[in-house]
Amino acid sequence: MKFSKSARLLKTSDYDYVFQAPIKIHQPLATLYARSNNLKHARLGLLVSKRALRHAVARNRVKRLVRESFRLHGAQLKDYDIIFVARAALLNADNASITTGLAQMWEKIR
RNA sequence: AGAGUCGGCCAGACAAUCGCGGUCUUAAGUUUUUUUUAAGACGGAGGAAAGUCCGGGCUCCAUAGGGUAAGGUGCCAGGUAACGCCUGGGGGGCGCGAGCCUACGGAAAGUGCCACAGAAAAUAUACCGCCCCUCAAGAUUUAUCUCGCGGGGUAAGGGUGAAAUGGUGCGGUAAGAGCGCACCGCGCGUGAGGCAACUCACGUGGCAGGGUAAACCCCACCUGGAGCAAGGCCAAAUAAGAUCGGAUCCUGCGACCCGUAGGCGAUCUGGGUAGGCUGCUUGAGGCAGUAGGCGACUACUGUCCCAGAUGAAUGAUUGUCCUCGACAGAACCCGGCUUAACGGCUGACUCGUUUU
RNA sequence: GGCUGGGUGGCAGAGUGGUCAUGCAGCGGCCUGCAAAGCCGCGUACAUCGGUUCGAUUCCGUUCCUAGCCU
Repeated sequence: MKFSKSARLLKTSDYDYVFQAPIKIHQPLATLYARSNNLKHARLGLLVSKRALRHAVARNRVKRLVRESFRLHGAQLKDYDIIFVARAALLNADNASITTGLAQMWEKIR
């Protein structure tokens, strides 16, 4: 599947919409907030703060991995808006464990 | 072969598949523009992109003016758009050496400070001492010694301290002292070399009179303020009230004054909006050659276009190879500095051992 | 992204070129039948690395951490 701009949360109002009544999923690596939208596909928003991961290289790595995983699994996620909030444990996790952790989280949302 | 010094370059490689953002072309959709989708081509993070410590461009404030204040720089010359940077030279320090380090103006313009210890910490002074003289006492070898009061000389020695008023030696003296002499250091003058910092030589003075200027300060030079969240354009939204001043006033002007421009605004409380476009990458640009210069660098010619995102693009998986991959991610743009860091390649040079 | 400020014991918080107050907390003792209060005593600090200075928490640079402002 493609991952163009229509599959991302772009505006502050989009984020506010999700945070008003979210489904929360907690894991050591990250927290997911999800809420059903009225579109026919899922959308992804990223929230990777400097407080969680200090170095820009680490933040970019996490964002790339999440986007890639969402691209591969997004078709199964129906019409949810999902916000990914990073946590500090991601710093020491390798790529494979992050990918498998994300797959489990997508599974929970469905 | 070993030990070391200085500089330059690189920043895992290749392949396949699936993706991300940019530019261009073509096609589809749209009344048109914008925009969306699809295909193809081209290119897509760094040597530090980092810290924001300096300097500049750019934008707005007036075209960026004058003075004071404040801040910065500080051996000399050059380079540069500019610099607190770089290059070359000088002084000082370190190293056998190649080489490295260096906030390195002024303390006889003035003010301040120098704890404790010490006699004294800056107009000098004299604690223990040393020496001379007067007086008195004692001893005896009767002109010497010892001790004490008083007057004077001295800064050699001791002791304190981070620091004590040139150093060493000889002469000299009652004891001493730049008191005299030699050498060294220092100041001044003249001459020579050098653009200069400075160096050298000669003469002369008899010692200037502690340290601290990353204490105030003096001297020379430099600096107007704010920062792309600057600034410009389009669109949307809301509710007003109070105070002050209205030409000896207010604002631009955010250290102050002058000067200048404009003139109905200024401040506070409350309420509302905060979406898009632009600025946005052709530049003090890269590469090559020639010429000038010890060098930093500059000039000319030719050639190339090399990220431009905006919830923010470089990734994932698999395979092969090796030395098994560090530090780390552009956000207006450049020039430096500083800090982080696994290694590899290469050039020039130094030391020292052996062999020829 | 840009611009400002601050780091002093376990906590709060003064200070300034000459070895850093004070309060709370902690520990020990006195007092008490036991505690509380009170009294006496003790220990523990100038973020880091360099430089200037005889001497630095203070002055000057570097780094690290932390807070705030501009949308």
